Amino acid sequence: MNLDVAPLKKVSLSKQVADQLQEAILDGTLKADDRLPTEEELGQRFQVSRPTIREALKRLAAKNLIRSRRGPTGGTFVNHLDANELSDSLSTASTLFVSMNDISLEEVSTCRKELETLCFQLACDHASNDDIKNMEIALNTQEDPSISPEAFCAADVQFHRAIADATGNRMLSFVMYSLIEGLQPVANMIAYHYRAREVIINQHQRILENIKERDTNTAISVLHEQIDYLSQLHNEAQSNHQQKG
Amino acid sequence: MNLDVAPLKKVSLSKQVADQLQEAILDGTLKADDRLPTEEELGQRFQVSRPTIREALKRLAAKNLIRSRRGPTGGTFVNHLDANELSDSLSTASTLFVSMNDISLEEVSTCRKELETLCFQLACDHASNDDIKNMEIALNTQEDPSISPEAFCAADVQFHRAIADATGNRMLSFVMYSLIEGLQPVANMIAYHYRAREVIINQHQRILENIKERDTNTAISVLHEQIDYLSQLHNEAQSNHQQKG
DNA sequence: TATTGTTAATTTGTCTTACAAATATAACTT
DNA sequence: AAGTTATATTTGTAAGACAAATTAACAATA
Repeated sequence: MNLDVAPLKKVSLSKQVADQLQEAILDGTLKADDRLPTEEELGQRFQVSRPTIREALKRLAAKNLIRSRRGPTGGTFVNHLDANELSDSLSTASTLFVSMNDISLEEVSTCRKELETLCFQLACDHASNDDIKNMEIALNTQEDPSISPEAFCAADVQFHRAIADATGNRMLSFVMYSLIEGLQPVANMIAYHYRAREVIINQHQRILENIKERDTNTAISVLHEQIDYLSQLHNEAQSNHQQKG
Repeated sequence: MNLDVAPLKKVSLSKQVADQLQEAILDGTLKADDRLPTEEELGQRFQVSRPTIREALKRLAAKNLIRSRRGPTGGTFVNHLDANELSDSLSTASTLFVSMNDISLEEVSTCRKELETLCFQLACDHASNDDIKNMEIALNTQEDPSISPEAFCAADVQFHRAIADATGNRMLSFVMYSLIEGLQPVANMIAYHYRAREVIINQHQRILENIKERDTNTAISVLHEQIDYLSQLHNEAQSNHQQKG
């Protein structure tokens, strides 16, 4: 007799409640902006205590699936789950992946060259006027000399996202977001170097110009120039760090 | 006077605690398998009650950053955060993105053709013997006639992941995971069709053979054949659904 | 009539207290 | 040596109480 056994595992009540509510969101039973029953009612329906419901709701909140507000018109609501809402999950996952698995910048750069090359090709073909405007907005923000380092990073991410969006394929945009988010530590490094900022801004200006003119090959070669520049910058920073260390 | 104001926002104590603990994980203060102080101690350190700590910990658990166990050697531990651990976050995000934004199979298929074509090129160049073995294991699982639909889906995902891993670039693998996870609903559809299973298995066998022989172009054309087959299958299922509906 | 101020009701957020469940280890028994 | 039991510890769940935030309704005032 061949008896396959799996390890027994008791799942906590709060996780079971969270999983069921998540399934209701996934299968469309609960829609964006729907209001969930009060914590008291949920406790009665699931036959568990209110703190258990609260713990379940915190699980969902951590995944950005829901939000809560106090007051007579308050309650717990299902979030809109477009790419912006989901980007926090992506950001966390990507950042953790890169930092806790010692992913080198070279590995990220190689991946980036492959995927962003593809994005640039599609963006040159498909970019609408709105897409171009979004790139311009991000670039204008980056060009502001009084911008804080944090805002410079955010604008950098926004510029690359705008290009991903210009591919016209939402799934591809979404997948690219996790790559772009994984670059945050690098963007952080740039933001504090004013000379590096100038170089990046200049490259983004040229990229935008080439996308407007639908000149794919030149846009891609500027991209590669930027990726190599970042690698070099990072290597120099590492050397300086070792000399000081 | 030009007065820029941002909406005031009070962040709940449980979120503040969770954010601080997450930052400690991200900045390396807390490492994989580290044991956090007990809930009682955390409450004393953060000067909040134990239920507030528990709510914060549920936020982290939902992101797979920690796990808990009862008993004298139990406690709360930081998870290893390799791609497998992070794939749950990715899976949720991708599935939600696809289902709640009405992403069509065509959009997913177009994206998949572009990205998996790239993966196949790199995998044919870089696949090691271990990589090939992982593909074989996944395919062997899929070929088992007694396999449950759920396990067939899991093996399907595993096969595609093995190919992504064979590219030799961990960042690319990671990014591909979110695409592969977004295909889950489609894989679910296949798993209940025994004839479709045979077709998929045959295609995977041919793909594996071509990767072993480093024949990139043929592997890619089989991939495209599979993607088109899935689209056709999905369209037929939609037509049947409309006639019944 | 329009604006400002006050009050009441509602829901989530936090806290205190108590006990249960799971778990590993030490001690005891066979 | 193997099996059983008791113990201590930590997380999991529950009950009860009160605070904070918020909106709607109502009152007062210009």
